[in-house]
Amino acid sequence: METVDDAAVNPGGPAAATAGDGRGTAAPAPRRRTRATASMADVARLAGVSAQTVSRVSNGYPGVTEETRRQVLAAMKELGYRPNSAARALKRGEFRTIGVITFSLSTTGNVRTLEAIANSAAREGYAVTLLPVAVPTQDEVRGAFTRLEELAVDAVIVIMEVHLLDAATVQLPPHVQVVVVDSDAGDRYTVVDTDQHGGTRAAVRHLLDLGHRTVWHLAGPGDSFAAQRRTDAWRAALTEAGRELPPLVRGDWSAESGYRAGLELAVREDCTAVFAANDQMALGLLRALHEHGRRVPEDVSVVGFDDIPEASSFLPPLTTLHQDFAEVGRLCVQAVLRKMRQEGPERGTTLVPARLVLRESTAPPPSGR
Amino acid sequence: METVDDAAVNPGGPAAATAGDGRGTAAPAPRRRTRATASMADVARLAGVSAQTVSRVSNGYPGVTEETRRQVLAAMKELGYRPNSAARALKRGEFRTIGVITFSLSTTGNVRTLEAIANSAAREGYAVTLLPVAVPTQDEVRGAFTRLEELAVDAVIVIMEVHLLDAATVQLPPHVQVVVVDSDAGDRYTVVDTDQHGGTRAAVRHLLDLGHRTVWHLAGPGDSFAAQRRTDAWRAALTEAGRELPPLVRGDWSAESGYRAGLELAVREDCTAVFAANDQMALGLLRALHEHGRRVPEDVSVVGFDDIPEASSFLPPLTTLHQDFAEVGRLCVQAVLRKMRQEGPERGTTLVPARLVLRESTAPPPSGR
DNA sequence: AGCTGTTATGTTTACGTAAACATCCGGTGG
DNA sequence: CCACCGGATGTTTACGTAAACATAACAGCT
Repeated sequence: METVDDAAVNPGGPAAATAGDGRGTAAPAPRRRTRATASMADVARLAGVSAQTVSRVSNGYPGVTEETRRQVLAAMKELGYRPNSAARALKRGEFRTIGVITFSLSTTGNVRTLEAIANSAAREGYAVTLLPVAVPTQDEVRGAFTRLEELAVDAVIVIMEVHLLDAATVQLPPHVQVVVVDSDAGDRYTVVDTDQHGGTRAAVRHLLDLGHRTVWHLAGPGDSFAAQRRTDAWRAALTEAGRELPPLVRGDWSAESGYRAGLELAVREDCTAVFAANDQMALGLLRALHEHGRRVPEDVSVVGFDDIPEASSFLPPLTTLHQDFAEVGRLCVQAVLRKMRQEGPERGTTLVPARLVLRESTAPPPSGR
Repeated sequence: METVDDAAVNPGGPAAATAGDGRGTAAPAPRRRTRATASMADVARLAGVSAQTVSRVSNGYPGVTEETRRQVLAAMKELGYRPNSAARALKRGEFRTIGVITFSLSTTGNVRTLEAIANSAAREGYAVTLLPVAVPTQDEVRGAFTRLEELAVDAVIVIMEVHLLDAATVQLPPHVQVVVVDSDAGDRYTVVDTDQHGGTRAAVRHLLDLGHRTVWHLAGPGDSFAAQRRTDAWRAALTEAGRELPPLVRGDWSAESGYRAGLELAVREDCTAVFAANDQMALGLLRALHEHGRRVPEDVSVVGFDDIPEASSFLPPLTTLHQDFAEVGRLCVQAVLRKMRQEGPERGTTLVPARLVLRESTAPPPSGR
């Protein structure tokens, strides 16, 4: 068992580690440790070739005999050589790293998108660096010159409305490509997002088709563009269908806020259908309705947005709009890579459709109301 | 509006670029385009000092006149200078970056921990790179030498049981410090974790104190050490109290699995108290119990683990163990930095207590049973 | 044989930074 | 008045890599 672990942590073999470790202090000659890593020069020396040839092998370039390649690979293995990515980045002028900026990881959507981005990026040979934004006490010293924007990234994906980004006093380095999620800034940036509009329309249509006279809306916070877009689309869909526009009820994405909003809605007898801007708020709404004895879906129908994994376990299982975060993340990476290679357009919006998942939280209104 | 955005994207302002441009092209030598970013040499030239002095200012080193410093800072600003982190990393031999390895971001705990790590790291001047593990199709070419382990990180925090890490064939570079979450490998690694044992004991005690004869356990997947530890602690607490040990019911962390397990438990009349290994499974359990007409907490008491934000909006609001993920993340970063500075011990486990949050899902058993 | 083109390999150089060392300066104490 | 000190600044060098250029070896052709 421990052999496996040793191997994972120190592929170079246990011998080296032990020697340098505790016993090292006992040794008389304190030559300042074995060099941490072997360089190309070391490999070249051992293999009897030039450093450049090692470089070629390392990068899989052509023009190396199979024979030579084998020798170099053997030398690499023996020395436990691994390329120094700092030197590589310096030479190539790129880091092979994408930065992801987001305010918090507290919303499902952000997290799922981030995960998809990380996976897609890895597949393309890129790493992902997380850039937490607006740490309040950044006046830590570290020299009077603390701009944390010496980011080791080639491109940035922003998972937040760009206006928030501006407000967060984040200074993006020039010449860094940007792709944005959750924004309408398609005229200024490259934007990838879920089709909030289409999804919302599907939700509203579904409820109206069931016979509901109109649909109430439990909106997300005003500073989220996704929330704003869903609200707009809800309004448009109702208006288009010639239905009455109920007053807007607003939450902050949290289940708790959904509960508070739900307390208001629960007492309105004329409220038979609610479209919640996300599943968490729908959860809180369900609780409020339940506490007030309004049954879902018999008395009130509820539709959410996101299709979080838990949605199918709500009481009752929630009808909601499934967002394909994986696809959004994938497209973000593709777009940003394309921009880096100057292949793609500078701006424009790509939308990923949302899919309505029917579960048990919707039904026709009571007595055909 | 666009001024704001311009500023964010190109903090140097347009003037600098124009100036550097015009003069450059006016010179007879047609050097290929203006360099994307200004280097120390450029700043030094403009400020009329040596590059070394720029370096000193940039790093906040002493030995620079206030006068000179001002000049250098002005030149930096004019050129929109920002340090090249690749060069810096190469020179210093460190990246100021911590890698975080985790299987997926689908569990609340991992995500919250990651977020805390990112914030703590940022506060210490470190960036966080996400390392997705075991991308199946990594046989993409990129040379025969595709080891993705040329990681640009100084240290690694592993959010998974180390055995899984081994299985994932991740080869950590030597000389990279490691801190592990969710493991019992304190004898081989530095481990930081929530006090699963103490938390579980508190949950079981709470239920027994309410008068329940014994406590059932809805366990997490066997390959999670956190799950395993909670199960062990549950067993220990019951044994210690001299109570009967009900059969174990197992889920996979998901609400859906909690629901399935709940279907079994719901039909057992003798089951009056359940300790679920996480809140999501508790949610599914609540649904199953509800569907079978077993009221919570009147007929069955339920305790969860994690205290996800939604827990207070469950039906009924869930009594659960609050995990201080922020603290876990903070301690991880501290530990890993200490190890890098060779200040801390090589191994050992640090536990962060969990706190029982009482809500409405627990009550004495029906008819004092 | 002599030339040309191709392939394999080596040499030089530069990427931007910061440690180590060198220099310059004004001031202080003998 | 000079030797010396210490603070401010400049110069040299190396970090590890890979592009650009240089060379060598050899095959194919006239």
